[in-house]
Amino acid sequence: MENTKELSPKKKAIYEAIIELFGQGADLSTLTVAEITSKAGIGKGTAYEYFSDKDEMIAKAIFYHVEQFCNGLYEEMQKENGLYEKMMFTLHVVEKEIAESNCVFRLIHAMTDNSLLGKKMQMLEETQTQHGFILRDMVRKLIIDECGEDKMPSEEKVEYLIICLLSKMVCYGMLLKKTILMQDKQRDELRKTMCDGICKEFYEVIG
Amino acid sequence: MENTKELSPKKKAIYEAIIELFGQGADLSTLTVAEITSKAGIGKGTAYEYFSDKDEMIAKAIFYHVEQFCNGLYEEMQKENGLYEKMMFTLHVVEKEIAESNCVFRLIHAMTDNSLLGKKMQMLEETQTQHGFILRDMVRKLIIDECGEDKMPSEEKVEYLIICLLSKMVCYGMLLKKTILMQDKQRDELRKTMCDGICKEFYEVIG
Amino acid sequence: MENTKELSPKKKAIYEAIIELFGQGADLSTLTVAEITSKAGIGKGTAYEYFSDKDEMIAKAIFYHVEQFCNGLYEEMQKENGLYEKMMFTLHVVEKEIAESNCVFRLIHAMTDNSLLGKKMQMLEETQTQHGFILRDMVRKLIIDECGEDKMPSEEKVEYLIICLLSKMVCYGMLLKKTILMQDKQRDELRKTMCDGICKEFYEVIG
Amino acid sequence: MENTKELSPKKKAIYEAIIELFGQGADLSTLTVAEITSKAGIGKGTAYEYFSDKDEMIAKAIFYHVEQFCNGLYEEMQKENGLYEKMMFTLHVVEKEIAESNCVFRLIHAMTDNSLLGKKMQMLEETQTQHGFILRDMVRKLIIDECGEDKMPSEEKVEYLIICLLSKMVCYGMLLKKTILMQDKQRDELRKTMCDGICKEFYEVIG
DNA sequence: TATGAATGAGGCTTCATTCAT
DNA sequence: TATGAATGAAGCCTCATTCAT
Repeated sequence: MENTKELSPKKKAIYEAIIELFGQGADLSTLTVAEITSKAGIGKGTAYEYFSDKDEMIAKAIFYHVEQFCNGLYEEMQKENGLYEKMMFTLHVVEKEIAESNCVFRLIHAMTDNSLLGKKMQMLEETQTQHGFILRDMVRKLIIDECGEDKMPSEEKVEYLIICLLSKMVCYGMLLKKTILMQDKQRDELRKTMCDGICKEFYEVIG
Repeated sequence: MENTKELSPKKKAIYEAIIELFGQGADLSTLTVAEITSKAGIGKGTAYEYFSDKDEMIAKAIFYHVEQFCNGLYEEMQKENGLYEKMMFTLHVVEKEIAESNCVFRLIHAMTDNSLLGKKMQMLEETQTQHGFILRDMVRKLIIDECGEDKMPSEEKVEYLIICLLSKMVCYGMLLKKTILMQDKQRDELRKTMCDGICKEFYEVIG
Repeated sequence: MENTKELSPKKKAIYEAIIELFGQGADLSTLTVAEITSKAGIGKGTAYEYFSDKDEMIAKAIFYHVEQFCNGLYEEMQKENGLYEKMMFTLHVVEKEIAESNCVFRLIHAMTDNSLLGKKMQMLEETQTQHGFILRDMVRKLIIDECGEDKMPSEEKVEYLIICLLSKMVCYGMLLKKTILMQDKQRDELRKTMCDGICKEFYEVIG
Repeated sequence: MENTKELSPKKKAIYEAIIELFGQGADLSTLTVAEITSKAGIGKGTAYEYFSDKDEMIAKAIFYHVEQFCNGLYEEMQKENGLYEKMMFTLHVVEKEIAESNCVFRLIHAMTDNSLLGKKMQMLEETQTQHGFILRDMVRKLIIDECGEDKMPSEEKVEYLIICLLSKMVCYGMLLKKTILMQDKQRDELRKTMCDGICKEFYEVIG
């Protein structure tokens, strides 16, 4: 993906417009170019100077946003010590997101989806070979950090762990949605349970 | 949802056409009425004798299919003894599905989605209150069967378990996708690992 | 037009359904066969046993209704003595109609229209040569009655009078619409003014 | 209504296309967008850049045309002296219109109609409060001109006169339709009779 | 480079009419 | 004779994309 620093202002405006609309609850598959460019404050034709079609705009915008989000999350996470604390922090972020706009959670969903977003995902899978699947990448770094570079488990185990951690986070999100009104105390309890579960699974796998 | 036995032939034709198209990789959000009715072998107008609009056709078709699938899976599962065997059987089915058309997996995704399918899901959530969310329902029954009615864990634990089991299945599906070409032996190994993990988690939670 | 006594029950049901729907404010040009037959309590196909198409149903229904209305009005009018009293009575009926559903007024409009109802009017003009324009016919009889058969004015004068009387009635209807809320006393005054005007014009023409 | 001078060329093309089609005998309620835009020489989608839907196109086109027609008629009429001459002139124009395309007469009908044109009329009635019902407005000006501003009759009388004059004109149009083939001499006679009748009524009312 | 007016393919939906029962 | 399920032509409208300015 292009370097953020070199991102042209028009491209950035388009990305941010899409993310904003998405955050406001818009369905990615019914988003229109008119909405996007209008929100971005540019002409409709201009968008086509930077992207070949609508799908590319949306897919790249998603990618850009997830990248931003993951980078930020990873950086913040570094301030925490140990997997447990890091996961606690992550779940806090997930929780806030869901409470606010459910946006990142829906993004994860969109990116996990291998068929609904059609062409958009094809493009993502293409770029994936270049840069890695940004979300998985972050989790992978998390795992490596925890193990230390000298004690790296086999690639298969890493792959398995990535999926397990991701599915646990999704799991937490789903539970939150189900019990959206539950009290702070209960939520604290649940968060701890989740992190315990995640850590237990992690240490069992890496032995 | 309507009784399957009383399903009119035209409705059934429409449901099956949608599922077939979906199975062939069609994107639910870009499916056209023309495609559906053509595949169903009926006139375009006929579809509107049975459904009020396109979204209703698709949502009910999905629901119908998941219902059919879950009923069938649950029934078959009863022939197996114990959670481990049942999960092994389930993972086999998941595996076959993914190898074939990825269809049920995508259905789970579609049904889990809380925003992309828009109105369709609103309708599903409405019926959910009447019949239970078919997929969760099946998992719930599975849990109850395993515990025995006299040893039922608290509702919170059941809720947590449902999510954990579902997330493990999704987890398995994702791993398979990543390693789609891996050999039978490895796949057998992975399946066992997953089932072990599921059972371990299960018994830890219900104590 | 067919003799009312020989009108088949199905035909009558269709006529009455259309008139009822029209009375409820339906737009004749957007009325559907489904609505009509449903209201008439018969099958959709049955309507096509009696009429060649939808337009024929509507045109004949209008014709039938106007015929009924005019016959009834003319009969009732005979109980009154002299043009002035007859016109007073007629305006009372017009007034009631407008207050209730505006239906007959709209029918007059529909029948006067030479282009909006398209084919329907072509059919009416066709029958017109056989039976006379039912509304004009009634006014013509009114004029003849008033003059006495021995003192009949020239055909041209009759023609002119017909139009003048009709235009005065329409005029009264329009005024009522404009002043829909005016008090009974004012309305009585207006009615008298109108009748005076009609009579004055009438006697001036026939000399 | 928008200022004629500022009317965009596309809007004007659409208005003129509709009026032309109407003049050719098309039924307003069955006019299609495809016909309109094709006649206007623009793309179908373009029409929707300027109007929110088909009904708006037609209603505004009618309004535009009546406005143009009334403005022109009133201006020409000013060259004539006195009510009688003005009415003679007007009837001449009406006559020509009916002989040519019957267009304005049908427009009057369409604008008088309070139910058939549905939404279109709602829009017209809305603008009516801003600009006055263009046709009535013209007649009103005619009346004021004739009385002189210092001798204005009561508003009620003006209202009554407007309706009377309009209904007489309609009356004349109807007579022409009935006797479309009558000779020039007869028509001249009738026109005079009508104008006499109109003037007599006028002076009786204003006293 | 930036624009947005113009386009037209294509989608959804309605409904008059037919025809097998 | 009566029916109403089935049909598909046809209409309205949207919106991704282009291109002249």
